[in-house]
Amino acid sequence: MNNNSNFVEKLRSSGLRPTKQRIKICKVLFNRKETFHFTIGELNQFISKKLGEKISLATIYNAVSAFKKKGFLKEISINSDKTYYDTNISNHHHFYNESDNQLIDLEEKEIGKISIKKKIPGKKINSVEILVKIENNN
Amino acid sequence: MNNNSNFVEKLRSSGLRPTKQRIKICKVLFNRKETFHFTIGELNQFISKKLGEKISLATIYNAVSAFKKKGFLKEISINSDKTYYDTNISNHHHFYNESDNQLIDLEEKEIGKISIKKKIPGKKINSVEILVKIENNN
DNA sequence: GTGTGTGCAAAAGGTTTGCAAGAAA
DNA sequence: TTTCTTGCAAACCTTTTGCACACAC
Repeated sequence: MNNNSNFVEKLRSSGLRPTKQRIKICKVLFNRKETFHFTIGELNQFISKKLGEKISLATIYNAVSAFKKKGFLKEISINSDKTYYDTNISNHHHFYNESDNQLIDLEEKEIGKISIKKKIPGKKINSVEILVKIENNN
Repeated sequence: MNNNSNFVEKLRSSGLRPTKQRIKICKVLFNRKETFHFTIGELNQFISKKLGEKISLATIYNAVSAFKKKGFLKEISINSDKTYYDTNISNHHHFYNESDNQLIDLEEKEIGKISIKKKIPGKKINSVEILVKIENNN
C-alpha cells in the first residue's frame, strides 16, 4: 500500500525534497506492519547489508533527524550510548529487555491511568514516558 | 555529619579501598541534603573548578561506576548523549525540564499506582521508570 | 611485597560539521 | 540558476582501555 508515490507525497507535503535516499529510507522504515525500533547503526547495517545499497552515514543521520523533526519518528527515552528511534509515533511506552537490548511497545491502553500528584509551578508537562525494564527468566 | 571517617567506613565495608580520590568524590556526592543529579562531565568540572582539585577523568569514571555497582548511585534512564547519575537511590522517578536540562526527583508516593496490564511471557520485570518531560511555560 | 587504584594518553564509538559536488525545484 | 541534499573526511564528545607508577593493606 505504501508505494513510492506515497512517500514522495509524504515528503513533499512536509517540505522535504523527495530524494532517492530519503525515499529509500522511508521504504525501509515505513513499509512495515509492525513498529520498528532502531538505532542509526542498525538502520545503516540494514540498508547496506540487507538491501545492498549504499547511503552515506551522514545522510542517514540527516534523514532520520529530519523525519523526527517532521513527526514521522519518535526518539525513545532510554539510557544508552546510542539513540533509539521508533516508527510508532502514538503516545505509548516501552518494555526494554535488558537481556538482549530489545524494545517492545507498551500501548497507553495497556497500562492503568497514571496520576502525577506532584506539581511543578511554572512548568507544563510535555509527556509522560514509562520504561519497563525486563529480563529473560531462566 | 558525614565526615571523612564515615566515608572511609562506607568504602571499606563495601570492599573499596578508601583512597584520597574516592573520599574526595564521596564528599562531593554525599555531603548534601538534597539529591544530586549529575553527569561525569559536571562532576569533573565541579571538582576542578569549584574545589580547585585535580582528579583524573579516568579515575572519576572508575569511581562513579564503582559507586554505582555498589549501589551508592543510580543511573537515570534518560535519552541523552551523556549518562546521568543520581545520589537518590530509592525507587523513584524524574521530571526532566527540557528548557534547561534539569532533573527533579519524583518520589514513588507522589504518583498513583501504576498497573502494567500487558504481560510478556518468559520475562520478569526489573523496574518501572517514569520520566515526565516538562518545560517552562512563558 | 602483593594487589588495587590512579593518571595519562591513546583508542573507540556515536554523532556532528564543513565543504565541494550533485540533484531537485 | 538557485536552493537543498548528499557524501566524504575530519572534528567532536563521551567513555573505555593499556600500561607504568603509586598507594593501601
